[in-house]
Amino acid sequence: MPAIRTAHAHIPQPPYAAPPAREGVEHAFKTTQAYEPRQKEWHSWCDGQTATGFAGGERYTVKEEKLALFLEEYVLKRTIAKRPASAARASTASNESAEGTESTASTESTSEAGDDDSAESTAQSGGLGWSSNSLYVAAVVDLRRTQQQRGTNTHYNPRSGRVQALLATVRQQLAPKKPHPARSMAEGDVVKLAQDGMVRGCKEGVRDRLMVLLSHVAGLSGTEVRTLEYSDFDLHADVDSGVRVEVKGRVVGRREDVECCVVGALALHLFLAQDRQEGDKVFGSATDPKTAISDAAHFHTLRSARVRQGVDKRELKCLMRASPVVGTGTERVGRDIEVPAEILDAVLPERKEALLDGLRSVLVHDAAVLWLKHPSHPMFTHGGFQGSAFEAFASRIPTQLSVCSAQASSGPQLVTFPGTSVQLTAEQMGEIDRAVAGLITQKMDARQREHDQQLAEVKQGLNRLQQSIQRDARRKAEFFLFLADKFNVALDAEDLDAASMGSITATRNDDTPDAGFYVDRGINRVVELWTEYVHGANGKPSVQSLVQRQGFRWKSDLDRKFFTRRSVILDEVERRAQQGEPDEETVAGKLDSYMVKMGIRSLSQLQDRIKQGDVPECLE
DNA sequence: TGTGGAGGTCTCCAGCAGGA
DNA sequence: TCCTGCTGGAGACCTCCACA
Repeated sequence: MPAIRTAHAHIPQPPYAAPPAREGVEHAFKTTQAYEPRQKEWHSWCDGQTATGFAGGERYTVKEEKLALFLEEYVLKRTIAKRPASAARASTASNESAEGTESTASTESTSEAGDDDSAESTAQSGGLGWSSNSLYVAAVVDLRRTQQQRGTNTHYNPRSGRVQALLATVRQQLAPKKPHPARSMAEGDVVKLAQDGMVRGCKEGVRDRLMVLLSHVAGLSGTEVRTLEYSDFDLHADVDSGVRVEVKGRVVGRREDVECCVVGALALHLFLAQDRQEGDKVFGSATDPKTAISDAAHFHTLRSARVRQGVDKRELKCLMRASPVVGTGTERVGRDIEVPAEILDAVLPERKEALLDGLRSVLVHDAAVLWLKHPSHPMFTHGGFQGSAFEAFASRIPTQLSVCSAQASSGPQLVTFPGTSVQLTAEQMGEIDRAVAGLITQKMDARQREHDQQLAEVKQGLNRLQQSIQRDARRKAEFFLFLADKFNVALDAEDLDAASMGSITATRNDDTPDAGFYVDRGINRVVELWTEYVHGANGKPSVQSLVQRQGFRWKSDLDRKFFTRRSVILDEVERRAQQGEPDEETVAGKLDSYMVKMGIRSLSQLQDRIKQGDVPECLE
């Protein structure tokens, strides 16, 4: 019969002694050879620590928080030791080979670009690769197994929580990715990415925005975009078509939506990069790590969203190789409003490189539109964008665009700024100013409302978090009472207190799943299902606490399957609670009422309806 | 109609082999 | 000796199908 013990009270601590590197766990020679030095490094590192938990008999004890600290403070910071010159040469050759493969491959994903960046920077700084980092974890986990066999470690497998999160981050940054098949992105994704470029509020964001748009409008791969040179671009500006850019034989025009206009994005990038010394390369060196198209996280977010919409994950692994989905048939000619010369001179006082010089008007026009939406973008700290003339010009843009749009739909497509071809009276100018003032007030009100709403959401979230923490502490104590009862072990008040503080541990092998059904088959109401999930039922611990504690190992195969099905309903309850409902219990009650109203006789039927999206968002 | 079995896919981990 | 990459196994999840 396994016994429940507390880490602080019931385990007899052996006299302190540095344990032998290997004991109890047999491995192949190569494995031992790999583990031993890392376990010695663990011991040395532990010796150098002075914090609580690194003294006496617990000095070398492997547990999650110590392993996370070891990774953060030692492994991830260490450099490659005594690397032979020949190995370094081989590594370099390997990297070059990988780059060659990438450049010849027909596909490129942005996530690859991001990973390449991290890997390269790590290599440059001499850090370890993913395999070596994970080997440290494997070695320390192996040490914990040895300690368990010696009876000096009762902690759960440290590969969880913080360590798992840390490893996932490192893996994402360092693990090499295989090339993926080509796939086109939907326009909605491109628009999101382009908008994201401005939201990031940096030069790189503006650059990435242009690269994304170029890739999709001109049908270029990531590599092709990266290696573009100024000579690849040609400007076309004529009375009928307005400013257009030709790149690699494809002509790209202006777009109504400034956020997705390649010509404007090009102007902005050239403006921000005008001081860069990169020769003829528009985006710098092709292998420059700074030329990542975008942060991988942004793409992963999009990818997850698309997967939820039913798109095949494998199809989405590559997002950057694209056919021209943006721009075709959606361009509007003659959209530009003439920019006053004084603003042009303030923004670009000198004659610049021919391409940028030809895009001066486009630059100021699009900057004015974007300034209204992203006023805090560092780009607008440039002196040329700070004068009253620019602000006045930007403020009139929305009204002028609507004038242009109305006239374009009924009359000639070319409309220019007032004072040239369109003569406005003082009264009309006054109307415009009033309209602008109203628009600005509206925008500020909207922002204030948005801010208030966000604040309310944050407060609500904090309240929920607080309640959740309190519930978790209660459930923990309930869980240990349950275990104590199950294994007939007496727990004193100190144990219970320790349980609620998370310091109690059991000596049962945590890899052993508990036998029997935990999930009650007889439940036929959402409220009961939710109660069983968060509070437990029939004297059993809450399902949620077991899942959080042990993942899915606690369940039998049948329980796992059953719970997976029921989790459709539980997920729905949580989702609805996060979207404005007071709490999960209320949602569960509403779902029960809905079942009665619709004549749904079982939870299985309800989960099918949820999966099919048949349950209305608003329930009474 | 509800449930369990079977099989497929994906991800992560542990262990090992091999290059320099 | 140091490090990296590969491979098999296990866990988790999903879908389809058969059966009570």
